Amino acid sequence: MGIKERKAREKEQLRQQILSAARELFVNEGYENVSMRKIANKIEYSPTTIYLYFKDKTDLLDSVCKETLLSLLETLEELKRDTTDPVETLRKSGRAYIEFGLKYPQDYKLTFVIRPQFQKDLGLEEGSVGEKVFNYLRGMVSECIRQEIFQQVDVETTGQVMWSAVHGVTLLLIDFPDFPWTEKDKLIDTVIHTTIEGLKA
Amino acid sequence: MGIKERKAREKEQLRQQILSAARELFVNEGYENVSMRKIANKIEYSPTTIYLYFKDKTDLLDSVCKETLLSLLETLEELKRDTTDPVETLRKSGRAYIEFGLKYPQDYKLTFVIRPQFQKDLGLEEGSVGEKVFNYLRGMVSECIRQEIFQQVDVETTGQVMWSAVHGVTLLLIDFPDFPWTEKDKLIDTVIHTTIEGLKA
DNA sequence: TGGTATACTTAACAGTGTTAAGTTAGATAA
DNA sequence: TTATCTAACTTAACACTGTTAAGTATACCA
Repeated sequence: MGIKERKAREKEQLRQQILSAARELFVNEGYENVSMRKIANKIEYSPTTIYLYFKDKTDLLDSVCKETLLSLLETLEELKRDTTDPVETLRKSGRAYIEFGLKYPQDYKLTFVIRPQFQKDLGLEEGSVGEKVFNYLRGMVSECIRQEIFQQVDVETTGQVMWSAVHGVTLLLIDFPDFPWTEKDKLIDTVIHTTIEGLKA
Repeated sequence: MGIKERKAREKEQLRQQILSAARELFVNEGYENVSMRKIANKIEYSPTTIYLYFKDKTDLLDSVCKETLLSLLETLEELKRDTTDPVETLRKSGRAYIEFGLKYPQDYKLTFVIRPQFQKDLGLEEGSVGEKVFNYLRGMVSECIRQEIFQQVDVETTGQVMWSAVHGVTLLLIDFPDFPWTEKDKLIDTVIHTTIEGLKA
C-alpha cells in the first residue's frame, strides 16, 4: 500500500515547490508585484492549481512567513549555544536579529509589517514559532536581570525595549536604503550598545 | 481680471478635494485596497480626472505623506518653543513623535513604511518637509552633545539611534495591538529613558 | 459669431485575485 | 478486462485594477 504514501509525498513536494517559488518571487519582486499567474508560470502549472494547496494569496504569504520565523529561531538558538555571558549573548542576538532582517528584507517586512496588516492573527499563539522567538528573548533578558546586570527589573518591559530598538533600526535600514546613514555596522553596534547601557543605568 | 484667479482657486480646491478623499480612503482601507475609481467615486468625478491633478497613484500617496510630515513637523516645533532644557526637549519630542504615530497610525505607516515600498525617492531633498523634520532632530541632539550631556559625540549616529528607538516602538504598538505589551505609557517612557541614558553613558 | 484652449469623460488595454465548471489520467471494484 | 469513480489539474470567465488615447462640451477670447 505504498501508493498512497507516494502520492502524499508528491503532493507535499508540489506544495514545497509552490512555496519556494512564492518566496523567491516575493523576496525579489515584492509581495504586491507578484501575481498568482507569475508563481504558476514559474512552477509550470496553471494558476488555479495553487488554490488546491493554499487558500489564497495571503495564506501563501502566511506560510512563507512561518518558514522565515523558523529560520530566524534556528539562527538564534545556534548562537546561544556558543556563549555564556548573558550580556554578550544579548548583544550577539541583537546583531543576529538585525542582520537576519537585512539579509532577507522582504521576508522581514512580510513577517513583521505587511502580514499584521492583512492578518489580524498575531502568529504568537501557544506553541507557534513566533512565541518561541519571543520566549528566546525573554530568556536572555531575565538572565541579565537575575545576575543584576540590568537595573530595570521588569522582564517584559525590558524585552520589549530591546525589541523596539532592533526592530526600529532594521526597518529603517530596509525602508530607506538611500538615506545617508552612518556606516551601517557602526549604527547597528551603537543602537545595541546604547540600549544595553541604558538598561544597565 | 479676477477670472483667472477664480479658476486657479477652483482648480486648487479640486486638488485638495482629491487629496483628502485619497487620505481618508488610504487610511481607512489601506493604500493597496483603494482604487483610483473609488477615489473618483467619492469626489463624484471620472477616474481620469485625477490624472489631471496627480501624475499617478504614487504621486497621490506622495502628496498625502507630505501633508502628514508637515503636520508632524508643526506638532514638534510647537513643543520646542515651550522648553529650554535640551534633554527634556528630546524626551518630550520623542514622546510627541510616538504619540503622533499612534494617533494617526495609518498615516504614519503610509509615510514611513508603505511609501518607501512604492516610491524609491526619499523625499528628503533640500527644502523638503522630510528634511526639516530630520533637521529638527539633528538640532536637538547636537544641543545635547554641545552641552556635553551625551558621551556619544557623533550627531548623525546619535540622531539615528534615537530615531530607531522611537520608530521601532511606534511600529510595534501599531502593528501588534493585541500583543501583551507592558502598560503602553510605561513602555514608551522606558524606551525613551533607556535610549537617553544609554547615550549619556 | 467663430475659433481655441481648458476641463472633463468615454472607452479601451493589459493586467489582477479568485471561482465554477470541465477534463484527464490513474486507482479501484465488478 | 472493463466500467466507474476520484483526485489532480486546466479552461474560461467574472469583476476588478492602474493607466492612456481619443473624444466632447463648455467657457473664454478675438
